[in-house]
Amino acid sequence: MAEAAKRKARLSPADRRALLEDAARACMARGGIREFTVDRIVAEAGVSRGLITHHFGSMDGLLVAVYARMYREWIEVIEAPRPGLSRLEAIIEALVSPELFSRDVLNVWLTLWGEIANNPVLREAHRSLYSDYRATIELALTEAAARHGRSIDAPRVAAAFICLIDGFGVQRCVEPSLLTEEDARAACRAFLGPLLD
Amino acid sequence: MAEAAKRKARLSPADRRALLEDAARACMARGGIREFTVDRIVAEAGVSRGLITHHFGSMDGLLVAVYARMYREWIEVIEAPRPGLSRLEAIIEALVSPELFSRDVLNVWLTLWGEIANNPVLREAHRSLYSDYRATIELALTEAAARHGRSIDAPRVAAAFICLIDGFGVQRCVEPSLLTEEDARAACRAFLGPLLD
DNA sequence: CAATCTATTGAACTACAGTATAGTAATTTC
DNA sequence: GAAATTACTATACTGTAGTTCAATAGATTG
Repeated sequence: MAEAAKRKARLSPADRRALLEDAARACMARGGIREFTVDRIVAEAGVSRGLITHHFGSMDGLLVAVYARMYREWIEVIEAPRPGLSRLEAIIEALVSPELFSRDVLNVWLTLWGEIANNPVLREAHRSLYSDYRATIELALTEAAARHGRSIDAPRVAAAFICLIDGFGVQRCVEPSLLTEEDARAACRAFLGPLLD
Repeated sequence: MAEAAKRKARLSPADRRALLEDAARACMARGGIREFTVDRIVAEAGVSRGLITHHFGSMDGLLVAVYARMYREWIEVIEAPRPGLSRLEAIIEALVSPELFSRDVLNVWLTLWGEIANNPVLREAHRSLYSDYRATIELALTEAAARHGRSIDAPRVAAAFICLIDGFGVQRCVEPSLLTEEDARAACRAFLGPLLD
């Protein structure tokens, strides 16, 4: 019935924001920044055009919210302990898990990187979050190095390792067939070599 | 004088195309895909709006031309022999040289990757060019492995190495301060370890 | 229960996107 | 040197972008 679409749901702001963030992310996963538009997102979410401005102030506000949510979920999976694995090994397994190593997730990241690089508002939001990510990787590296009695330049190794991870994202979006999850795991292990068991 | 701007230059199609490709690339370097618009590009090039359609048929046509030109110049630097260095070592040096390891160049790549991932027209153009790039890397790896008496799975190593390189691009655009050209060189050498002198 | 608050709608608005095309002028062709 | 060609300009056109805002209707308050 058509009148069903007319009913107003009136969610709590937190729920509505989450719903809009998910819709926006779905659009981005589907078609990159060109699908990140008011019309596409409200259609995906099944709400009216006015809601985005009401809850996020602007499209940049929504973009920042999507970034923050992606970041939070990424960190959550990365930091989840895995029985029998060291912190560093757990990170590698998280990276190649279906939760993170999917075309949808990585295409959102690729899109966000493009925006961070060129949109001052997102860039600003990025700075505050990104250092936590690096810190997590550095910690895992430092810990692994200590356990294997090696000394490393953790910040530099972390930066390079993050490059490798980001590169997986690019590759999966641009030419998915060339890099399986098994390839990615092998590349991580080759890169970190002596720090792993 | 204002009338100078009114004079019509009438270049050869090849020259005009090159000029428009450069202008488009400059816009992209400055602001990503959001600056890749008719108005910005013709302003940058100092020509009228109609010229893009006239020479490239559409914005997608220009996008493909920019990609092809970026690709050609990239390959040219990558493949240039460097006295005293093996093919593989020369590639590493090319990658960290100012010609390729600059924010402008890498931001154009980041933008193009985002488009390849989501724009079917560019994706199609990408497929035909990209395999040459991989082949170049694979050849250098195979050669280096042979010289050091090692056997490697060249396609897989090449794919992972390309990920690392792409990741440099992301990192340089998103958080430039964290990865110097020296860091990138060190990361490449660490990754390829036994294949280098 | 009345009053207030605010989540939501839907339309209006301005700006700018890419494309099409008619007209102009420089070059080439014969 | 006249005719044909085409690089180029300038403008018009249609679609869609993000934002603003008045009106509406659930929820909450007192």
